[in-house]
Order: sequence, then C-alpha cells, then structure tokens
Amino acid sequence: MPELAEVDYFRKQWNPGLGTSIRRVQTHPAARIFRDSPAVAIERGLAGRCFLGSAAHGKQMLFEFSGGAWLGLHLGMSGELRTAPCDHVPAKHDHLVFVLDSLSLVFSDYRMFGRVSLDITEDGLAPSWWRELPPQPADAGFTKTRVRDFMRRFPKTPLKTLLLDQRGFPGIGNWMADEICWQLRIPPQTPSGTLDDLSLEAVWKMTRRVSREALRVIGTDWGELPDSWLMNHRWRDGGICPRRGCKSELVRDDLRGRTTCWCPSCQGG
DNA sequence: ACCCCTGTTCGGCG
DNA sequence: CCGCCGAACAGGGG
Repeated sequence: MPELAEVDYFRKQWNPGLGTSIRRVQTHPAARIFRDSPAVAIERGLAGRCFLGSAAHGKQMLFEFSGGAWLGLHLGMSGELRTAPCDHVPAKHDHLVFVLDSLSLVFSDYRMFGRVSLDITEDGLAPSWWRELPPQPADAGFTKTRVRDFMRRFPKTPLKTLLLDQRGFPGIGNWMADEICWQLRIPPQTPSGTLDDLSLEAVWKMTRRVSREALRVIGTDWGELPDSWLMNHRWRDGGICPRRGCKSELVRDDLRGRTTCWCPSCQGG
C-alpha cells in the first residue's frame, strides 16, 4: 500500500500516544520485520520510555522516544499502523504492539516486507541513516537542478523506473510514478536520456505537485483523490482514461518488473 | 489451482 | 560502474 502520502497517514495514527510512556512491548519475535533489530532488543530498549514525536521521510518513518531512543519503521508492501485499546490482544499479524496507559500502538504487516530498527543515540540527534536521506519531493532541497542531474545519470532507464528510485524520488511508489507520467503525457517507458531540459523540469514540477496533493488529500485523512486523476481508474480492467475528451482504454503492462498503467492515446507510447 | 500485488534487495550476467 | 533480469521474501484476495 504505502507511498509517501499513505506513510504519513499511518504515521499520524500513533499520535494519540504522544507524551505517554510505554508500559509494555509485545512482539512476535520470529517475525521478519525484526531482521534489522531483534524483537528482544526493541522490547528492552523501549519499555518505560516516553513517546515524544514522529516524522516521515518518503517511505521511511522515525519515532522518537525519551533518552535518545529512535525507532525506524518501513511499512513495506502491506504494513499498517493503528491504535487499539490498551487491553488489545495482538492478532496474527500484529507483530509489534506498544501498550501505553490508555491505548496501544499497533504495527501490523501480514507480508512482512516491512521492517523496524532501533537506534540509541548519545547526542540527542536522530540516527545518521535518517539524517542522510535524500531530499523529499515536498522539501526545499528537492530542486530542479538536483532532479535534472539525477536523471542525467541514467539516460537509458525509463522515466517510470527512475521515478521509483528512492535515491532520487524518495516516497514515490508505483501508483504515483504512473500518475506523474500520465499527467505529464509522457510514455512511462521513455528513456530519460531522450528528455530535454524542459521535460526534466516538468518532471520535477509534476513530482512536487502530485506529491503535495497526495499528502494533502491522503496524508490527512485518507481522502479520495479526484476522478480526474489516473489513480481511480488504473486498476479496473477496461478502465478508461479520465482525461477530458480522451476516452481511450487504459493499458496495463509490465515495465521492468512492475505493473504499469498508461494511456496509449494521450501518452503516445 | 492459479495469478496478482502501492516494496526492496540480492546475485548473476553482459 | 551501468543496466537488466529474475528470484526471494510472505500471505491474502480475485
């Protein structure tokens, strides 16, 4: 599920626990989500600490706890965060549960492509892996120049594939990459080296626009994106291009191993 | 019984 | 180093 907007939505689901302490940590210790930090380390490392804050960066999340403890969290393909009553009994896929005074914070992930990691820092700063993440599309550091230079490094790579590269476009996932190509009217399989400077600037601008709108609509309360976007039509067999006056049937195909949806008419390819 | 999947990483090959 | 592929991870849904 989660791309940058969904990630931010899930992050906020734990906000009701802010400012309170962890009474107990419950885990399914064998779950793959603990492959970076063992469940027992997280149990011992976080029990008794106060939940101070959180941030999202692309598809990554960071939760801060008292005493310089930081929980990194990636939702993978099927991860979800939610709250539950404090007497919640962890269900089959509730691999990590923080029991607070009046509620529980739950990380649930049935496919377990997600992961958690614990860092304890002495200097009060977030862990270095977090501070070194590339600029997000909605950040000031996500500049036209940066996007152009990044794309110029991989001239043979299709535009859509490049948009999925988290080093250049942190937080962009499959549906957002297709949405950006569609709104730009550029075929997703276009080698990025064939795009001129003007087109690369358009990619930069559209990445920001789609990211900001998704964050605004989905990131706040998982609202519906407008039907004028590709997103609401892409999964249906025989889906129709929503662009005004187009009405062509959308195509779904494989591009570098990822399902890709585009309009053969208004995206030309 | 298949086939699909909003993610990422790894090894192998050219 | 680049670029591309397939596999692997795991489980639920159509």
